[in-house]
Amino acid sequence: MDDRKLAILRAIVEDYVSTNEPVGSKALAERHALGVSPATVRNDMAVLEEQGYITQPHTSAGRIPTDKGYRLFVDRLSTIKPMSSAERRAIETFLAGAYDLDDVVSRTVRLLAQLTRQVAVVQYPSLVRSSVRHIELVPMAARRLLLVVITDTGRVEQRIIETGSDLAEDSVAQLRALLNTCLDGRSFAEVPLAVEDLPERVAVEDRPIAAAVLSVLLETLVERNEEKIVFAGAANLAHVDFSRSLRDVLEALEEQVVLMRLLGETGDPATLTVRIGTENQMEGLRSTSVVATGYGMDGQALARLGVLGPTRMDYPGTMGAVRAVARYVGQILAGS
Amino acid sequence: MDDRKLAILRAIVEDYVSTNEPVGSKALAERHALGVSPATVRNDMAVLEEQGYITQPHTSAGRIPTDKGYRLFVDRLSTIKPMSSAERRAIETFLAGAYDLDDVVSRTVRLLAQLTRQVAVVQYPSLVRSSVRHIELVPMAARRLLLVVITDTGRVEQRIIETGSDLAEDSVAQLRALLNTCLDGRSFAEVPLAVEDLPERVAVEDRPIAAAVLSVLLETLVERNEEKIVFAGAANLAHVDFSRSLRDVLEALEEQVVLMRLLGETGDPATLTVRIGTENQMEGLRSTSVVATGYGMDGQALARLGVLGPTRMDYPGTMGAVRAVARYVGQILAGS
DNA sequence: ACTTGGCACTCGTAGACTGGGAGTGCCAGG
DNA sequence: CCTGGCACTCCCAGTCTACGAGTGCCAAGT
Repeated sequence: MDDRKLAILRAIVEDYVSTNEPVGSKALAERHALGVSPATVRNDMAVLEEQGYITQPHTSAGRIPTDKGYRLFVDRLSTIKPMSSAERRAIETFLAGAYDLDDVVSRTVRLLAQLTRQVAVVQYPSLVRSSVRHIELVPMAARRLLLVVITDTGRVEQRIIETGSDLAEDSVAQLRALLNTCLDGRSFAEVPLAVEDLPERVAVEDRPIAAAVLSVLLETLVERNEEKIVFAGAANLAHVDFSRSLRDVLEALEEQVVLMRLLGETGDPATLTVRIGTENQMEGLRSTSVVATGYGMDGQALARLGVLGPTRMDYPGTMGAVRAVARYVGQILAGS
Repeated sequence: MDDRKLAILRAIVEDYVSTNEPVGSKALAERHALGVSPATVRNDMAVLEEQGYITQPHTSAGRIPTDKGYRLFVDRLSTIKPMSSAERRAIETFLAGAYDLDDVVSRTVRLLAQLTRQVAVVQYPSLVRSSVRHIELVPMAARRLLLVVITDTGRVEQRIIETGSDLAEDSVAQLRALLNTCLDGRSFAEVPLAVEDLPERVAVEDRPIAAAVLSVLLETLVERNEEKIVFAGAANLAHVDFSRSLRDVLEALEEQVVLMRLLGETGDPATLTVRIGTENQMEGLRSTSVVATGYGMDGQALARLGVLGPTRMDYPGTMGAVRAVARYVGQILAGS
């Protein structure tokens, strides 16, 4: 693969991304100082098309990159664009104003949407890698308890428990104390083992209640449950010409499961990954790209965040924004 | 206002809503057994247009209702369409499966979006009318506390508190106990009074911490804070022809403040209200209508929910769905 | 062997024009 | 007050055309 051909591919991607119009040989030779004539460019473009990197919407129109072309561009022709120091400051101060985990996440997702002018998706920090900070049991009604689990990341999980029998104040208090001594500081992975013998340590008459609580607790913590995900910036989709598929994209965004796969469907959870067009398995997201990365405290990824946009997107800028936001969120979380 | 004219207006609204095409005199006279000729219908339509109830997109096209026309239709020409018993059962079972407040709200909003095929908006049950079920203080770091407030509606509020000085285990425990004895069962409105003398009841050295906690607590509970709102069904907008304004609508939906006003901008909070087109003050929502109602337990409204759609919407059906969902959510909440 | 200018060709787009048809307003007669 | 008739308006869809951007190919130049 020729150096000049690569330069031409890069130029095509850049021009097409910024103008949204198929780019022709003449305009290309003019705007980028390639040092060759349009005819030469045409020859190279013919080869690039042959190899599947670009295509023309109709005969006698300019070329646009294919998914394969974008892939090559991302892998070999572009570098992540770092944020300006002004932008970094803005990110930092905006995120620093958050006062709880919900707020951190909601600020993050809006920030990312605004920075990239695309749809941002943020996964809540995973429970799996968290540890228990505190467990609370609150009676809500005669036979109903509210279980609240507070994690070291500041996330608060809540569940209603239906106990088969009526509750005594004492039993609840005892159970709460027991749970906290057993579990305080334990990582969620350790929880099942730690509570194994717990039913045996309560009074016989309280065992059914203990069992009910434990079953809900394990379900909450261990089955990695819903892995909450939020998105923002859907309005940025309206600007793009998605023709018929806009509805599909919006529908996909409202499906938690799809969002999960969107962020997760990749190898290494920690590094910045880009999935382009048909590389996405999901029906309906075939004309979109996803730029995602892990984030977390102390270098270990707790969850992922990213943006979704048309394949025709500014990859270097988007990647820079995603990386920067992920870093700062990590810092904020570590500081909380 | 003639009876026949009203019948004609009703027919125009119904036909236009179902076909999305301007309705002409001939088609109208045929489809609805009005017992008069198209010419007569034309005369009446001319009057209706004169009075501002209908309009024609261009000369020599059929008529479409104006906002004023829809208003008359809603007020005097239509009755709320009750849900079928099958639908009611579906609503009930779908909502009954929820296992905590978050889940109730998220199920509700998705259900409502699906039933109406429009954008559904649901406000979390208001804190203002709730009362305190339990307060928890959890040390997160040397100088950082997590305050968790559990309400009788099952909602859990959390806030991080920066204390100026280091924390002793005992102080925290004492403060927690004190808070709970003071506040358990109190409605949020009573909280400020109940904690007034609280700083005087702790040891002198703990007073700064108590003050910090109290200030955050009051801020959380009393300033009615964010009044969380969620929406779903944005995909249903894609189907509608909003021409340029789709972006505006999506943007409005992502603004909590706008959503609040959308639901709240009305007189009686408990009853079903409809706001049509330009009756909405918000820029960008001039071509949408909002059907909203209060919901809550025991007949008192805790919050509001509703749907947003094009002015050209099936008002009777939408109103029926909103009313039904509000009722069932109220029941579920009361049962929790 | 590669580059370049020339040239014929393709094809999408925009504008002009047209006929048909749906719908209207008005009027005169029942 | 209703009705049928009639002329009129104007949107819409289709056709046609001219234009121009862009291409592929070829033959000549370096």
